[in-house]
Amino acid sequence: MISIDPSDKTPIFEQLCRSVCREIAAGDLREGDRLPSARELAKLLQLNPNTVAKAYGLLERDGIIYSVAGKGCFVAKHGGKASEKLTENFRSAVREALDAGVSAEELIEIIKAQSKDKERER
Amino acid sequence: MISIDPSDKTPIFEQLCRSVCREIAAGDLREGDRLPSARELAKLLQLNPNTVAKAYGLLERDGIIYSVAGKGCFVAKHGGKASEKLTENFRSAVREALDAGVSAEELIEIIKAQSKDKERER
Amino acid sequence: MISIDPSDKTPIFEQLCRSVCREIAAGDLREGDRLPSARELAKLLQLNPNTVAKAYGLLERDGIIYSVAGKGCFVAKHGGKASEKLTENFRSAVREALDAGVSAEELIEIIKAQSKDKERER
Amino acid sequence: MISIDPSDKTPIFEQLCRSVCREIAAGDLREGDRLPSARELAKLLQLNPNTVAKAYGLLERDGIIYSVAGKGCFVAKHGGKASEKLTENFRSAVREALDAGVSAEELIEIIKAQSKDKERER
DNA sequence: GTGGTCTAGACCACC
DNA sequence: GTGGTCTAGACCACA
Repeated sequence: MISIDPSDKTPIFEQLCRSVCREIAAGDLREGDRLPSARELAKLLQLNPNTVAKAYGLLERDGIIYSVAGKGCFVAKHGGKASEKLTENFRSAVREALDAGVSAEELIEIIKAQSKDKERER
Repeated sequence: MISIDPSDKTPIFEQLCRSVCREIAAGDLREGDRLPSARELAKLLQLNPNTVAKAYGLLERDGIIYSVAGKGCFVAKHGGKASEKLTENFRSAVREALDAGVSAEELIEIIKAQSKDKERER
Repeated sequence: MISIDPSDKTPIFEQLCRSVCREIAAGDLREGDRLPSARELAKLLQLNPNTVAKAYGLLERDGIIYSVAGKGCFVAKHGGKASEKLTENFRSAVREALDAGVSAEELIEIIKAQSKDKERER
Repeated sequence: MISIDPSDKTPIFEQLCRSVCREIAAGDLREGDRLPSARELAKLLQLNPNTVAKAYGLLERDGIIYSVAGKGCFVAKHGGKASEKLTENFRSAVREALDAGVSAEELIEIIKAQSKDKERER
């Protein structure tokens, strides 16, 4: 299910992009599958159709979905573009940290620590 | 040198904070060293003095620098806080990626790849 | 074969027109040949029969095909019109580029480059 | 001057993109130059600021300009990206024509003819 | 019905 | 003041 968290400060349209990418990366949405229409999803999530349209437009320009006027939006053949997009922010954070002189080992330690924290939460 | 990238989307005051932290973490600025005055730095980087003042204010609040009225701003003890602040962003990126369902292994792979890329550049 | 690319932004009825013109220009369809019926083609390409009918209507209006009530649509004489229609788009793109201030020489360069690329693909 | 033609059927935001690209390609706008603010340009051209913002946003994602919140939009260092964008439609029209079996020579003839027509108009 | 475009007017952070 | 985001409601071509 595509969803958003209103308390999250990241823009809604970006939350939508990520949510769709997650569905694709997880295999819940596959090549050729039709996404809910912008209006439909907007009503479902209590959003303005324009906001959904913006998200869909961005996903299209990234080659993750394609839109057909009058028919709907469909997931494109994606060579892992969806999961790439999910790790986009992470990649730039890594670059930044490395540039700042933090060693790769330290970064990996941080990941392991947070990963354990997350397991505990379950 | 404290510097700014105008095309970077992160707010300028935050770029300033990070830049100062980087200098401290790298040892170019040491405990007790005096930072350039807000007005000085503003003129140098073509910025609004308020922006620099805001950055200095945040750094002081975080205990990374301290200000002496009429004399200027100086690097505080506890240099560790500076490098902590640098990895802050990285931590949140990790959390975000894990929440998005990316595995810790994948993230570690990305770090290793980027780390190698960086070595090659040398 | 008459075919359609759903991810292509040009309207489907126009894709149909061009596809038919291409068949004629290539000699795969000749004067007097019968086209598949609108219903037939619609089922084959998973389209709305109205869409196919619209395309056939336009082709008839342009004198490229003619319809005989109760019998079907047939390729008209004057095959030259088909290839004219194919270069129509190109002509308007040229006009657009020239209006935008691009020189004829630059455009010719682009053609030569793409033409070479295409040879290489073989 | 950035301008639009209301009688032109191509979307306004795209006309804006092209107009800016033309200014850059012609050298009237250079690296680092500031574009008119979205609101300013909107008032000037009798448009909605959102429409201008959309155009600016697209130019930014194409790396032709970059925006700084609170300051404005500036033309980026462009490796000819602006003129590439101007010929984008032309390139795809060429590909299409070549795929349809039209020879490069024929296309060049068409350009020469249209180029002459345009000269006559002067 | 769909997506695409446009307008109008609002709020926000940043400078 | 700037750009960025969001909402509301309108019109269009296409299917």
